Amino acid sequence: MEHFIFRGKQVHLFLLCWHCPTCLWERVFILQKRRGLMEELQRILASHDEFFRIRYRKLQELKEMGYDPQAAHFKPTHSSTAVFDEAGSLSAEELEARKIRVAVAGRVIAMRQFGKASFFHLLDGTGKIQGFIEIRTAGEDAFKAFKKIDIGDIIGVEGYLFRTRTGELTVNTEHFYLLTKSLRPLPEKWHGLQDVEIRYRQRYLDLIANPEVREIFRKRSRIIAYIRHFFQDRQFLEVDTPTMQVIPGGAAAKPFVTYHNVLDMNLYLRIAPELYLKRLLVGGFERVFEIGKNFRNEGVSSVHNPEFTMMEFYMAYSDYNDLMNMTEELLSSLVKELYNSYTFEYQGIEIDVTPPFKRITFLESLTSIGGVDSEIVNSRERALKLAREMGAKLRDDSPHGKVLEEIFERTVQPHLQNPTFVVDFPVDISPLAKRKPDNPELVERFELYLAGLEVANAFSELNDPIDQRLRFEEQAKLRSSGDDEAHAFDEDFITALEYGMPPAAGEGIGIDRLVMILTDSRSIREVILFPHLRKRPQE
RNA sequence: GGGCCACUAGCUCAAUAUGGUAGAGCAGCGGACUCUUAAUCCGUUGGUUCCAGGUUCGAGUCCUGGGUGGCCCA
Repeated sequence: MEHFIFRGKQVHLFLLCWHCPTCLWERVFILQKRRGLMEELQRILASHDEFFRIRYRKLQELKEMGYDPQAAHFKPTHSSTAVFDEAGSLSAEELEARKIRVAVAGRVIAMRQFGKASFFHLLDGTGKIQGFIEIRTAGEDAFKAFKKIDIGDIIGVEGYLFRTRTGELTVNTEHFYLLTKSLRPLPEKWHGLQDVEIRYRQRYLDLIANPEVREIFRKRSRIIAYIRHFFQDRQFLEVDTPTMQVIPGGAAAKPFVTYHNVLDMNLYLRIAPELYLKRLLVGGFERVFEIGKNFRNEGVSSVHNPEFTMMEFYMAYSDYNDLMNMTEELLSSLVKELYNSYTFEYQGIEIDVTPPFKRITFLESLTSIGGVDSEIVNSRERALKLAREMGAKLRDDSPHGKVLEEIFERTVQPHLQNPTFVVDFPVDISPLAKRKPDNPELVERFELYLAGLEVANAFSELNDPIDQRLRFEEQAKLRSSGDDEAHAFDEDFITALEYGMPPAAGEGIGIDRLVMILTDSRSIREVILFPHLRKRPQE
């Protein structure tokens, strides 16, 4: 129940709360008349949220007092940490003598008001700093206007630095500027935001309320930067290959499908960049790497997100042993960079990445770590029976290696806390890897496990086009019998190999899982800014 | 896919092992207050108890179905 009256250039708006006719909202509301006003009013009225309306009214009142965020031009001279860098060591007396003037901007995240003075904290991209405003310094008008500032507003403050009686470096406000009005209340101040669903769906609130979350994503950025520099320093070329592919290859996984209108064809979001990176080896780029998104049409869990960030690199004239050494160097130096130590804790378990890492063959790990009888390992039928008893969903024609892989995941993997290279995998689950010269049933491949998670997968690359065709044919058989994770047949890739690919080794590193481990995060969703969730039920 | 748990004010949580008027703190609003930092003090607003059914004189609570999220298993 509401109406408004135009009076000159102003609109007087009368509002009554929908629920209680006597509520406080029965008052005059004054706005500048301008184009689009009616729409704006209707929008505001449609939202009868009390916080929103009160804050919107304060915004109008601030505009009338000359604090228009749309007109504000404010350039901070200092970030909050820059203020501490410059003046953090100065005493109260020194600050008083030097009258250091600063301009800082940030979101008001706490406010303690008195009759004629207020303390507040501003949060900016680097941290927070306390501000102070009093009538004596800022003047009566400014102080009156400041009373209409809410927690959540973004303001700019000009003033000089001083120390409070408790010793906190603080900006004494001479002028302030309203830069953005927050029309919704921020999460509560000292419990922070706990609701996991809101934390993920409205990550910006999480980032405002929970400083440790900011730290995770800063660390993620540092990790990626470190990896990038590591490879650039070693003469690797950073490249971008297609994320939309005609034949999704390079891994065993179900792809997402999309459709290109003009070309009238289905395209798949890539499950791996591998086959394109190897084409670059054929083309003569001998060291390449790519950091980017892969997409796999699988379930979500604490260690799976449908889109995830992968780092893949390929190095000509090297094999999987070279890559193990390189991976050791990368991981141990990265941990050293982050923790200033080769050890760190993940979920209460101490992990030691001092090189060299433990190495164990895939088959040996099943017996010595997994405790599986070697006769079972060697018999596909007996292994299949065991795997199914452990709950694996396997087809009757599942290859021996696939069966053993399922057993491995359940019996061996959880024990691999300290970094461990599991080496020499069965050929039937490695269609792109080079066979071992002394045992053609195995390939030169390793996976690196850390904190019980697979973080890297690498092999000496198969560069024999004849063998590659046979492998693809094997996969095609599986595919035609219903295994939709079997590798697709890629004739064009074989053509590339037929021109000759130098001997090379390649590796993929799961960035999200690595970040998860290095930030002591329990779930992969903690290290992905906007993890995929089910769509919200209709509102 | 299966099991368990959660969902109550903007936020964080209460609400008799056993159905009986839905509360607190913070935030908000009004007032006092010039060194606070969870400021304090006085007053006060705010609810589709996730949704839909059912049982009952009466449901936040019990039952059935559904939704979203979390954990575990697969």
